[in-house]
Formats: sequence, structure tokens, C-alpha cells
Amino acid sequence: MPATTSQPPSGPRRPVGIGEVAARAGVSPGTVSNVLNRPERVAEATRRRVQEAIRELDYVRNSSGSSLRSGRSDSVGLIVLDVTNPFFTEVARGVEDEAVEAGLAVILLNSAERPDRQRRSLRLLAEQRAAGAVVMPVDDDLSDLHWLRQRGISWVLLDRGDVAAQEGCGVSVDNHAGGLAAGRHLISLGHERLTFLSGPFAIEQCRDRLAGLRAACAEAGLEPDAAVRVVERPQLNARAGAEAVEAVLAGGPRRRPQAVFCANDQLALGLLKSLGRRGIRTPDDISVVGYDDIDVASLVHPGLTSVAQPKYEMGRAAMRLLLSELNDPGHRHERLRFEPTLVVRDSTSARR
Amino acid sequence: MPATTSQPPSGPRRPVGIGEVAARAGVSPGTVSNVLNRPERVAEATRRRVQEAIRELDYVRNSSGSSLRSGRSDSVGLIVLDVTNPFFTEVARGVEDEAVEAGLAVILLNSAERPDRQRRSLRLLAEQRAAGAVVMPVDDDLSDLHWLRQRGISWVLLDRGDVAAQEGCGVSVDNHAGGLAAGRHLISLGHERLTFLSGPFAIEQCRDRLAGLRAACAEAGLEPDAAVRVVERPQLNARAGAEAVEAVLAGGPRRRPQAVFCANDQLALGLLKSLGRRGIRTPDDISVVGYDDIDVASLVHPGLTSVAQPKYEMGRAAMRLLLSELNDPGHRHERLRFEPTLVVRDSTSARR
DNA sequence: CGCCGGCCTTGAATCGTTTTATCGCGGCGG
DNA sequence: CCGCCGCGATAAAACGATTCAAGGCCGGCG
Repeated sequence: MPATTSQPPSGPRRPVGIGEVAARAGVSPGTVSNVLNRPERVAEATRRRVQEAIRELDYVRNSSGSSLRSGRSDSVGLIVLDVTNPFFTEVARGVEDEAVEAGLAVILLNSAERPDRQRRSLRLLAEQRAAGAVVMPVDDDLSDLHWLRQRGISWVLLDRGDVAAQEGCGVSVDNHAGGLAAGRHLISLGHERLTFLSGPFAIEQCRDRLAGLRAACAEAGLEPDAAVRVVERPQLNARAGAEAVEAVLAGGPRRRPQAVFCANDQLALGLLKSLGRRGIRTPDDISVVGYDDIDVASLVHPGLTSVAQPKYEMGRAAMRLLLSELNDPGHRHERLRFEPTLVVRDSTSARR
Repeated sequence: MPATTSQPPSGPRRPVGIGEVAARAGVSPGTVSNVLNRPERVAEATRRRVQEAIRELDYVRNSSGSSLRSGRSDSVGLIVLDVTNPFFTEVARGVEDEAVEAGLAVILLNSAERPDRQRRSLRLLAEQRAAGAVVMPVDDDLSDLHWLRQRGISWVLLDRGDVAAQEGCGVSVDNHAGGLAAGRHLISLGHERLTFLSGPFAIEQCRDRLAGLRAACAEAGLEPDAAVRVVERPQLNARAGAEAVEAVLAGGPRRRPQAVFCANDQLALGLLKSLGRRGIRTPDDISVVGYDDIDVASLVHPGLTSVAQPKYEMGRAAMRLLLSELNDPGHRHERLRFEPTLVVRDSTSARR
């Protein structure tokens, strides 16, 4: 950055390279490089002279040249499924904070839940010879990720538990436990006719959360197949939740579920809205539980009971695993598993 | 990407370069480069042979080498103030979609509203010799941005209207008009005792929205200084909104505002929550208007009346301006201004 | 038949940095 | 006094792609 605060916009400057700095400081380019990368190997006086020259010329390192020669790059990729989803952005914040501390730059890429865009993103990272990547995979097909690893770019999976440890590190949350907690909560409130409002079953998380819910039923002596009805929606957003209301209420008031457990908060928020429109009150007429505990869950009225995941911490942990893989020669792949916690608010209450 | 779908994880492969491809195709490296960058200059047959070799060897271009020599880079930066804010992520989506169409990669950087992080991000872009940047500046100090431009990296400002056109392109929304629309709406409902719940006044948007609100008062024959009370908060998030409730209600029921206009939706959501906790009903007791019209505004209960900005379109437009600056030699800086629109929902109603 | 021009292709120079082998120098031990 | 060692600094060879001047080939025209 400029030494003097704000200069009048003068013509575009010819870029200054390491050689020019060297000339100015009266040393060789190699020495400048050493000052930049291994300052301890340079004598105090020389180092100071070089740093002075760097400041005076306002030299900025060219990372192309640098990473071309060294083979290394100091940026890592982060591929998220949806930049507009609060869950992912919170995770991204964690990844970023940890990376910044380690002096790495994060290239945030959005796969928009589309395999082709994930593919593009991975290819970009390969072209950039990125140091590594944190990836929330778009589906169960990891072949592109193996392709990336073959090229020497290692990755950590986020939010996908099914990866055998020998393929790479991973961070996930126990979705079964989350479903179980939600189920126990609802059952303890006296609800026996439940609906699981799911996203696509292709998504492992949805399946696991449902399994947890069923386990809670079994545990309480309820027959899971009878107690839990499942409504599957093709997406995990609010619109899908709102549109699901008919399917959820299908069968008339007598068969209406006493409680709905949603695969994520956005579905739940959409559903709540539609229920309200129809004059069905939450929690008086129906209890609703969400998943993720995004910020707005506490802001809506009624406050949404939700299964919380340590989003920010998951991001940090993933980045830490990646850093370990990059720096620690004795690294072994590892799978970290977080525990979800139920946050009870106003959208659930005892059966009338 | 691999031609064959999924190979068993074999040892890390030695990277294949342009030379190897050339050898395989029986041509010179220069020709391979031409196939990659100016295919029309290469004879049909040769081109095919080279492409075949590329596929067989699964060659991936090394962007370090490429941009080192050419001076160009095919990635652009996008610096947002807060990755977790829905307004920004929606804008980011627009920027990204437009960039992808143009074959550019987007490096998304989060300044977290902190000048030092914005500085870091700009420096990173300088080191990477990025093609350009779309920036939502963290404050009014543009000296670092000038510094960037001096280095030949051009930028487009987003959501900041005060930049003289000769310094760079910009995209903004008419905040005064937004405040005016909100004010007219509230006044037409009969409200005369208004409060503006603001973020930091250092942020131009807040000031302009307030000015618009005042203009609406003046227009209706109300004395702005008497009709509008202002509550300033240091941040623009929900927590700040929730904590503002006391200041908003200060003075007892008699002096309680009939309507509150909030500088953004998150403030409004926080405020709504706190009002609800105190048993104050919206819109019966107090009308509330937000700003930005983020997704959840329509999901909360009551639905939040809000001033909508064309978030996604703003992102696209910003990227288009940047592309024009990069590709069009006769480019002249331009300032695009969008118009906000008021979206009326349930959080505002006529004075009782 | 010779020359010219257009189309493809080539070879070599080049981008800015890192790295490695080498060198000069002064001090220390033998 | 000599040789050796180690510290600091240097020069030159990479890294992988792009670019550009130059050359080869072919067909057409004079």
C-alpha cells in the first residue's frame, strides 16, 4: 500500500519487479527474494536496506512468477453449495478466518448445487494449482475430487459423512443424532402423528435426519412407519417449504400431523408462512422444528425450534484439517464429527 | 476432467505441460498454445490432433505460466462487506453469473466491514494481477482503490453513489427515493410521529434514506425535524435492531412513534422481535418498514414491508460495467443508478 | 518458370520469481 | 602461515506458458 496516503491519480505505473528493488538496494535479485521468503537468512543491515527499497518503490510481489517457480500457491479454494444460504456463509466465515490467520487466501466458489459448476470450480483450482480446497460436494460422486487429488491438490470434505477416511479428511455433524433429538423433543411433548418435510433424498443429510426421527419413535414404542409420514421436496429453500403445505396437510384435519420436522430451517420458515396464511397456528395447531438454527430462526415469530450445528466452528475445523494436511508431513486423514444441539423456542409446544 | 469416469486412486501424477502435449501431437509448443488461445489460426486437422492429445494426457493449463507471460489474468475480485448478509450474497450471485458467462473466475473476498481486511483483499488482487474488481467499499476512503487502479487493475464500485464518474464506474440505488417512498407510504397511512432506525451515519446509504424520509415529511406539510426522530446504531444487523427497542420506545407510550423506518431489514427484524417480546403488536401498535427486501422479509410474521433493491441485477450490471472497461477500448466511466420499489406487506397499517 | 502472397507452423525470447551451486571473505584451529 | 569452515551474497538456471519474427509450403498470377 502507498506510503503516502493519497496521491492524485497519475498515469498507470510501470510495474516494478524484484530486479528493480535489487538494483535500488544494491543487492542481487536472489537476495531480495530471500528477504521476502526467508528473512532470517539475510544479514540485518541488508535486510533493512531491501525493505526500505521495497517501500520506496511500492513493490508488490507478482504471485504468478512466484508460484510458477516454486510450484506452491498460497490460495485455497472453498466450494459451497449456495452462497445465499446462511448456513453455508456462516461456515465460510469460519474457513476464511482460519485461513487468514495462516496467511492463505480463500477463493470462494459457488457450485449452486449444480454438478457442472462444481466441476468448473474444481478445474479452476487445478489450473491455479491451488494449495488445497474445502469442498461441500454437490452429490455422492467424488470422482472429480479424486481427479483433483491426483494432481496433488488435497481437500477436506465438509458436511458429508460418508467418505472413508483413507480418501481424505472430512468434517460432519451427526445428523442421526440431530433427528433423534428433534424426535425425542416432539414425542416428549405428546405428539404421535409426525411428518418429516424432507429435501431430496439424494442428499445424505436428509436421509440421516429422517432415520434419527424414526429411531426416536422406535425408542418411544411408536411404530416408525405408522407414526412418521414423509413429504419430499426437490429443494431445500423457503419456496419449497411454502409449497409443501398442501402435501403436509393432506388427508384433512383428522389426519393432519401434530408436528412437522423439517430438513432445514428454510423449509420450515416457508412452511410456517403458508400455515399462517391458512389460519393454522403454530405451535397451537401444529408444532414445527427446523434444522441448522440459522440466524433468522430466532427472529421470526414464533421463534423457530431448531437443531443447531456449530457452523462457524465446522468451517474453522475443516480449514485446520486442511492446514495439517498441507504442512504436517506425518498427516493422516481424519474424520471430525460434531454433535448437534436442539434449541427449543416457541414453534413447538405440548399437544393440546 | 478425466475422460474415463472414475479411476482408482493411483499415485500422484507428474504434471503434464504444454510441451508434452506438443510432442504427443507432433507439433511445437507454440501451436498448442494457439489451439488453446486462438484456435481459428490453426488448421482444422492440426487442431484436432492437438485436442486429442490434450484429452489423452488430461492436460490442465497452468495459469501461473500463462498469466506470467501474457500479463493478463482471467480472474476478477469481488469484495463484499459481509458474506453472511443476504443482500450481499444476492448481489454476489449476480456478479458471479455474469462473470461465468464471460469465462472469468470470481475470487470472492470478505472485508467483514473492516478497513484492514479490505486492504488485505486489495493487496491480494494486486499480487494476483487480477483483471479487475467489483468492490463494495468499507468507507469513504478510496485511496487504496486508487492505488489499485494505478497498478492497472480497474474496478467498479457497488452500492456507493458518491464517486465522481471520472474515477471509475459505479452501480448504486437511489436511496433518497427509497426513503421517500417509505415515508410517503407511512404518511399516507396517517402516521405523523416517525422514527428512523439508522445504522452508522458514516454509511452514506443511511444518511440518504433518512433524507428521503424527511423529504416525504416536508412534502406532506410536516416539519421534518419535529416529525422524525432518529436512533443511530453502530451496526446494521439483527442484534443491533433488537437492542434498539428501548431507544425507539423512549419517552413512554404517549411519545411512542407510530411508525419506524429501519435502515435495513436486519435491523427491522431485530426490532420486530423485541417489540413482540414486549407485547407491542405490529402493525396494530407500531408500523415497521425495512430496507433491502431480503428473502426472509416475506417469511416472517407479520410480513415485513420493505424497500426492495434489484440485488441480483445490480450484481450483474456491475460485472457488465467491469467487462466493458476491460474489453472495450473506448470505454468511458459510467454511473448506473437503479430505482428502489416499495413492497407493502403486513407490518404497516393505517393509524388506529 | 519465377515470384508473390497467404496460410500454418516453428523456434526462441520472454515474463518475474525461486532455487541451487558457487564464491569471497574473515576468523579460527592446527 | 595454511587450510577449512561458515556466513552472506551472487549468478544463472529453472518454472510453463505466450508471443513474434521468421520460414516453409502451396497455389496463382504475370
